[in-house]
Amino acid sequence: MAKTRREQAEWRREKLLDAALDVFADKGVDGASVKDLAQAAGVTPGLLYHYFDSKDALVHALLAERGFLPQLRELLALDTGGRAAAEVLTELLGAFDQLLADNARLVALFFSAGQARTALGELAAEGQLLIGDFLAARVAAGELRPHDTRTAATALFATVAIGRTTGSPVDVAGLVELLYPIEFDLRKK
Amino acid sequence: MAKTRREQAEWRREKLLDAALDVFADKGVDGASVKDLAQAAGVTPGLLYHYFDSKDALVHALLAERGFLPQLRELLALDTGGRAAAEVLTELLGAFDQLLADNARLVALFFSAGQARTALGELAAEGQLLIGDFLAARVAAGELRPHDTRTAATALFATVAIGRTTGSPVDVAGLVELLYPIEFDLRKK
Amino acid sequence: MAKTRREQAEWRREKLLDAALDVFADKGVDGASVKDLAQAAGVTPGLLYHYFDSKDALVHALLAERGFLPQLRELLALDTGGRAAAEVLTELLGAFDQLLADNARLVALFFSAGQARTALGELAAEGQLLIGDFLAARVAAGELRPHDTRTAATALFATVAIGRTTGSPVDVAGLVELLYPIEFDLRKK
Amino acid sequence: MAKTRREQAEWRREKLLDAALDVFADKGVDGASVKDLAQAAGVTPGLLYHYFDSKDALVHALLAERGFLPQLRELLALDTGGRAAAEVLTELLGAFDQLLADNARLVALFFSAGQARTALGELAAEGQLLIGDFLAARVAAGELRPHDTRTAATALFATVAIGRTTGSPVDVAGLVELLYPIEFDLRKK
DNA sequence: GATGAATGAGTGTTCATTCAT
DNA sequence: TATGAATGAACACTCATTCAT
Repeated sequence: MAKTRREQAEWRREKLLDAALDVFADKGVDGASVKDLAQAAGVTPGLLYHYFDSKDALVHALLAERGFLPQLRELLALDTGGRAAAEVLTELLGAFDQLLADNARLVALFFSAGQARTALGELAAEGQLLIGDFLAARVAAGELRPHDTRTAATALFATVAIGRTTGSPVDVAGLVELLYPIEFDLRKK
Repeated sequence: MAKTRREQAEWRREKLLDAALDVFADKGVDGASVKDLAQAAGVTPGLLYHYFDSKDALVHALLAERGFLPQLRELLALDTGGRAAAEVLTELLGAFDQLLADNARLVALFFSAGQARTALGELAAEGQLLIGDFLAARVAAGELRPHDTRTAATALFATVAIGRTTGSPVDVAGLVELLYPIEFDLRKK
Repeated sequence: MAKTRREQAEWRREKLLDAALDVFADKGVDGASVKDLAQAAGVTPGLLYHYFDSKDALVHALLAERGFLPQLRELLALDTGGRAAAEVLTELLGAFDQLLADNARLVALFFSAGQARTALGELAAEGQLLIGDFLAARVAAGELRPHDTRTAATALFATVAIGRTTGSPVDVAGLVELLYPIEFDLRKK
Repeated sequence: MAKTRREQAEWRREKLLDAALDVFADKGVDGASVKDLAQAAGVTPGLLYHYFDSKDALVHALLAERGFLPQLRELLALDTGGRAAAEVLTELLGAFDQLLADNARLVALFFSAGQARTALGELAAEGQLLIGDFLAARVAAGELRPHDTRTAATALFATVAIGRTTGSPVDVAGLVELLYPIEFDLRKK
């Protein structure tokens, strides 16, 4: 079970990130001291600086390496060819909702750190854009009735996000049915 | 223009609150030092403690005295008797949107302060509940088609809130039309 | 019941001293803020400076005007001509003990304030000297057996003082009997 | 002369305690700022908090690690079997007196810190009790004349303590002779 | 006399960061 | 790699004192 130096170092780094995520979610980024972070990882404060240049760098690493934004982008970029819009939307929003649920602590961090908040904002914009494009394509294809697809995208995205972050998650299928009652009904049959 | 001592004191207090709102919105609650706050108000740090028991108490005072929650409650509690649902909804969400726009700095504070965040969460829950009740009543009255009013309320509330806080406000009328296309069309005629 | 200005001022001053004695005894001189003192006297901090030049001056005034040192000096200076040494001693120490009991808060102040502690030390020296002189005179007169009157004075003074300040007062008559068993017995007959 | 890191740390801690004892004795606990303490130890204020949780904790450490109370307890608990009461008393009080002399700065601290004062009070009670027991045993054994041993214990203890703390130490042998002239004389022969 | 707004220097304490070991 | 001693600058907060009203 001997670990190579490199493995050991990688393991330490991961442990520091894990611990930091916990502590940040609990106390907020400003509220957590480097000492807190080191203690939670079972390490001395000095060592933290071997792995990260600064506390700030740790936050960035957390966002970059533990962030679910890449996954979300992947999700939104999926080829949906041939499948019903209602089905795709339900699946997509469900996956988004699940992603938020799985990364609750990271989302908490997003709210406490200024820089992270910015990142979240960008993601939201991107997500709404992609969903909007998807909807517009389906309208163009005649599958969905003509409507303000941009607003619809915002509504879908926002509702799932707010539902999850306020602790009372929304029923995704119900949400899609709400906006697209006819399309949804077809699918049920 | 002579001010009495009392007036001068009241003015100082207001100035401190104003300055604090600016600084908090800019740097966040944790990021703003008492020195920052005092400087922004053109005052020594010590004086801040003549008017407020602590930095925390200042945040509370800001929420209590500058908060728009009472206005929002008032808004939601309005009697809507006799008017069309689509009209009421559009007006209500528009007012909510405007409230968020007018209190942008305070909303920023809501995101940076733990305690404020809690207050915001409670408000969101309350708002969604009230809108949901309104919708349910209109469904019962036969004005709106039967649908999941709770989810609809969340969608309406969330969409406006996210739209405003991410800096790309939503078209409220469009949003209502999106959820209630038939009812909205009737109104346009 | 109208008070003249002068009476009113005098009354305020006394009230300030009284309140200060209470607060100092409770929190110590360093631990009591001017605000505390003013509040306890039902007055604003600013007014305190009309009556006393500084917080320090208040402490000095307390020592000078409420101090029991003059009374103690008076006590020790009493003419004891003709009365039995044991009787005089018992009475004297009893009065000293009573003085300490009556001025418990002031004694507490003596322990908390550096300057006051010095004053107490001087008093102790003075008291022991006077008692020593008294004892020496009685030895010279043949009433008391030859002994180290200085040490005896210290013992008498110290025992009463410690007994009172530690909260377990000593039996003064018993103390005199302890040091002067023969003389005391004579007196009892 | 190379010191290991650990030794250096231990040395620093001791130096901080030493310096604190000096400064506290000089200015009192309240009168000494953390900055004063750090400067006296040739250190930055922050470092003090590496070794002690708070200023208060430093006072406690001083009492616990530099306190002479354990030594005093040891002294009083000594087996005195077979030796003359006057001899034991003289030795005991002499040792007590010496202890106070050796720990003058700590005794000064006892007078300035509320918590320390309490500890001192308890010690005094304990000391008087033990001396009282010793005297009572000797009375029972017929070595000392029947007398109020409790008062005698207080007198002995108080006289040495006051003598030393007021800066005019008492002659311990003279004190014992004063209370027990006959027993003392026997011993001299 | 009396107020309390205002100050400036100070308090104890925290903390991100560095670096000799 | 890993430690933890050490720093310096900041922090929230207190307080004796002054003075215009």
